[in-house]
Amino acid sequence: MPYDPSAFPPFAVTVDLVVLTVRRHALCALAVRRGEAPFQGRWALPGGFVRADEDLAQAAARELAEETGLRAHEPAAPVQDNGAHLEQLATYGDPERDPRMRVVSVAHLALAPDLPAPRAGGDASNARWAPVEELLQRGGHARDGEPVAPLAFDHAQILADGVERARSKIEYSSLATAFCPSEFTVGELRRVYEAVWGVALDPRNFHRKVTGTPGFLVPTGGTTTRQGGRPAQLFRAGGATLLNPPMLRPEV
Amino acid sequence: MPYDPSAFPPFAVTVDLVVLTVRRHALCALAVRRGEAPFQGRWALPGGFVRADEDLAQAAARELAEETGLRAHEPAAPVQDNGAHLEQLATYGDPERDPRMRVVSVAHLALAPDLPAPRAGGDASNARWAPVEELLQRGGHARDGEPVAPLAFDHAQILADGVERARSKIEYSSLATAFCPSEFTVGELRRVYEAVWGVALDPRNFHRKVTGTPGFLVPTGGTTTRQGGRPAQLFRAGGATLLNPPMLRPEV
DNA sequence: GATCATAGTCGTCTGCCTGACGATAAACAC
DNA sequence: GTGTTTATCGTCAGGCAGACGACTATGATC
Repeated sequence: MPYDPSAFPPFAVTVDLVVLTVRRHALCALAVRRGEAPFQGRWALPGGFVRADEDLAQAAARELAEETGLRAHEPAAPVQDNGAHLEQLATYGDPERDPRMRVVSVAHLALAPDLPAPRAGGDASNARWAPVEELLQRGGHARDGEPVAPLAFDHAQILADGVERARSKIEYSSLATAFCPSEFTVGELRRVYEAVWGVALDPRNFHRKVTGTPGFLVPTGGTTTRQGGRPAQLFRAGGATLLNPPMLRPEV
Repeated sequence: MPYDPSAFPPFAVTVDLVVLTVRRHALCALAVRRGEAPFQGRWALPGGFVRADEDLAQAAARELAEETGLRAHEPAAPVQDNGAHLEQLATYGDPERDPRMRVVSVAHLALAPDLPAPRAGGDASNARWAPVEELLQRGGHARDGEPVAPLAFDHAQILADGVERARSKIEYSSLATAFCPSEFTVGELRRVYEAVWGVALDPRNFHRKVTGTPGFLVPTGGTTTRQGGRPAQLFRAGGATLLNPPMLRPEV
């Protein structure tokens, strides 16, 4: 296989973002409305071209900041401030995935706490948080009756892969805290798991598990009643990133 | 963020392969010797450009066949014949990773049973199976005393990521059978785990675990004494792809 | 052929973890 | 105060893994 550096087919390389958050007990993803063909007017994942002098992670962090204002954390750093967790998801390169040209998209997964409001270059009407189940159903209607077209390009597949990554990764890591504000209660963390997995968990067993795992949660000393009921202890994410043994999803 | 389809920086897109196998109780990776600059004469992972009309998985499968003669399995299909498991690993796109031009490499991970002999376009002297620990040590010397240079480009990082993926994935999936021939014994499967993880496992507990997991192993009825000792039952990989509960690596 | 080394297979026991669920505690709404 | 909500602590039984004993069936060696 002789090698000729000048004889390679040129590709466009983009990053697409699966930005997930938990709003009102539902796992939601950030979607932006496309302003041009192809798929004009349809919803898509945010993303854009990788610049000539930019690393893939840098490009993803830049796009994330442009779309949400969020800063990205360093990959291995614990979740501390209001930044988002950002990691590479997978790369999609079907020759037909973009009708205009050959585009390879390096999808990234971002997990963020509930945010005030999305912004897409300042235009809020062209960006929204939508429940992932609504974005993933093929056609059909949202809860408010508005008809929903499938996501543009292969973004439904990318979103599905990102959701599955998030669902599986909170099993064996402390990543679920990325969905929470810097201080949170055990109940709030449990509701994150319930929203991401779409199941109900036993509050008592969940409490035992997360408080019994060394390094997972660090009590701040404060309490809150923002969820109603008896005051709950506030915690911060601890240094542990891996949960061993993992917290397995209920079978079904 | 105005969009101009003609104004994107061109990238070269390649696939690089982390091909792993188990030889003589050691986890080994396929390495090829570079014939040209940069890194001329150094060992590298096999790989090549993605063609203009080719999917990423197709390109990886083609490179795998060119380098080893192996056919790749469909992602979700159980391991049956002597083909290899192939899956996307991660994508590497640092602007400086190739001094000649901007190259984004979509690395893939392949797991194969022990093979007769490597071939690199027919030239066996430029391809070899090397223990991953030898390829990953920075400089230093192989066991035969020959000095070893680090892998070319960022291939040490890619290899390390691929090894870690394999190590973690055999915990919760039946992927370890991809390292075995179509029929194998429990002891042979155990030696795969031991080589990949670099630990010793209790034969009795391992036997109980793998034979007790429904769908993991299917007895063929035959026996073999190719490992010496008492004849062992032969098994084939069952339909189950996920191990639940997983088989966790020993802590140490 | 007896003995030994090797590898495979079946059991036992103990401790840890989880799921199911009872009970109590501390806030707020009325 | 009563009821409602949420948090937190306990109890108990079953499942599973680690440690390890015992037995089996081969080939190798004397």
